[in-house]
Amino acid sequence: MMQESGPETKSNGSAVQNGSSSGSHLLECGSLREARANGEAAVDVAPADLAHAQQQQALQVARQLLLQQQQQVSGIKSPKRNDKQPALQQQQVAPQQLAFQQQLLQMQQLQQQHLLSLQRQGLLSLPPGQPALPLQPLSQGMIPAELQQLWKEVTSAHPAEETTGSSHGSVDLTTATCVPSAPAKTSLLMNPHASTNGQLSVHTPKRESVPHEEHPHSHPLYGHGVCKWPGCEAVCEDFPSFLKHLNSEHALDDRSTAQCRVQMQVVQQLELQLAKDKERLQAMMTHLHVKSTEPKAAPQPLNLVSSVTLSKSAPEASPQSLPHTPTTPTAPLTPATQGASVITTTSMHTVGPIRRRYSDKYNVPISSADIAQNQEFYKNAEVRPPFTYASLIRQAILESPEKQLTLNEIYNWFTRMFAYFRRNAATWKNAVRHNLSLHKCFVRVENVKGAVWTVDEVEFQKRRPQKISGNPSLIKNMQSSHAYCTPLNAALQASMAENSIPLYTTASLGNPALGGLASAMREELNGAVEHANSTESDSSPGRSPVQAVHPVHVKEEPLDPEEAEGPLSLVTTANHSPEFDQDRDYEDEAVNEDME
DNA sequence: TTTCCCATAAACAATC
DNA sequence: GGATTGTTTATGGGAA
Repeated sequence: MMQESGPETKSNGSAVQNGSSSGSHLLECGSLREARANGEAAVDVAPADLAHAQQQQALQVARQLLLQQQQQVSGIKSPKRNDKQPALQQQQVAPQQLAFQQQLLQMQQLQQQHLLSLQRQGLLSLPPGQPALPLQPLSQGMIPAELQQLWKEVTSAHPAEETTGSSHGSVDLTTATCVPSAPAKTSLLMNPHASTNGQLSVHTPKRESVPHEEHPHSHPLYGHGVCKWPGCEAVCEDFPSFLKHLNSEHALDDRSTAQCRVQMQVVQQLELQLAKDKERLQAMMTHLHVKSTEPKAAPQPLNLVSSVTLSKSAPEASPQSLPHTPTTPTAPLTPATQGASVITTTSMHTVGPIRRRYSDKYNVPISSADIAQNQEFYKNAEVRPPFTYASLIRQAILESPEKQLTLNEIYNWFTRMFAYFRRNAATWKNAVRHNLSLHKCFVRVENVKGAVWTVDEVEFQKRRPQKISGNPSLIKNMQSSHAYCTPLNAALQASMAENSIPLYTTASLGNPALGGLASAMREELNGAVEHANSTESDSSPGRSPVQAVHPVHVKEEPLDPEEAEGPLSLVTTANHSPEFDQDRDYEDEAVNEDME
């Protein structure tokens, strides 16, 4: 995790710098937010601001829709209306009614746009392959073909107004929106319901009744005992009641027609936004993929996945197949934005031993957030977690009630928490043992039942600051990692929450163990940053907070070759501290048997 | 190019 | 004797 976060953070850092000369992350976020609000396709968007940017963008779209609507009523639409004016007059559609309809439309639009903004935010973090949960009900309730059919029916019900034919009505529907007609048509074509309904729909009564009879519980306008008609939400005890309500309250009248029109706009807007987001996602994936395939491939989640997929038969066969550096910043996003592809690819292919480089210096902060937020993801997806073995082992031990685990229990934790470690047991188990022995932060304690492993937090906390102090560049990395980690997590949580997607962080609220893990990792992160800051401000390595707290660094092993190197051996040793060494072993044999 | 760090592999010994 | 556990060393590779 920590290691992967390094590249990610790094990547983000460069992106920020590209986007803003100020170098301030906050400023960057602000500029990005503005960019998004202006409808610009900001590639280097700080994840933390995605939600807000989306909201603002949605609001702006809503304003545009309102404006458009007004123009339609007064201007754009007027020509058509003027053409039909006599007919309208014949129908005795009073101006007051038109005004009322306008107001109704505006209200509906506001309402729908508000929903749209919420929906769109949710779409951002949803994998392309997975249906947008929040959007699903909405899309189900907005079947363009049905609406068009309804419109036809409405228009046909008013022959006087429909002198231009039903097609005119259709055109009016599509052109009435602020978006080009093309998207509307596209949306109709893309919508599976549209084609289906288009084939079925001939008469309104049938269209309404047939679905009910065939799928009494799947009517797009009825769900959870509530009428899903936009803006209605009337409670209907049962389906017959709903039908009654539908026929009585949502009959073919001007109001329903206007609502249908609004709904059409909403659908079009959603599809338009979806198309944009898809394009953006594609660009992101392309960008990441290209990056990963480069000689110095920066570890990316996608790359990691692809490598996992390809690496089994020929590990390290090619740079593409071997993303040595899993990305961290994107890692948290992976489950949300790319989870589908990742999970799919990983689940469809066997995972083989992969050599990856995990920069602990980078990954410490990220790993904390990652391990917490992507818990479910790593449980199910055979994606190698971007955490070092040391971090994982420590986490496993800290999660245990007694803060101590046997080796076998650590094994079980690995396999339980990470699908990736359900394979190649020999390899990663060897790495676990190697790390336990190598890192001083892992203390073996003889127990009645045998030997258990505990975590020496002092040692664990010790190494990072020293490590950072030893390398000033790491300080920046740590800080940048932390800076990006926070907004990223916030954005993820926001988007995930809106999509009702259980995040590990949210789940941790009710899960002490998970919460403890997250908090422990964050604590680690905070500590690292603190040390980094203090070290940065204080050039004296010997005065680092850690050392101040633990003046006697000369650990339990004065004869340790690493520590016997001289006055600077402390720093050097810490930098090389085995505590961070993490090995991963992979065995071709099935690991599932080893699980619990 | 050097150095640091990590992952991986493997040998070996002790213990179960 | 085999499996597990624990320690240690060597090697390769990425990144700064």
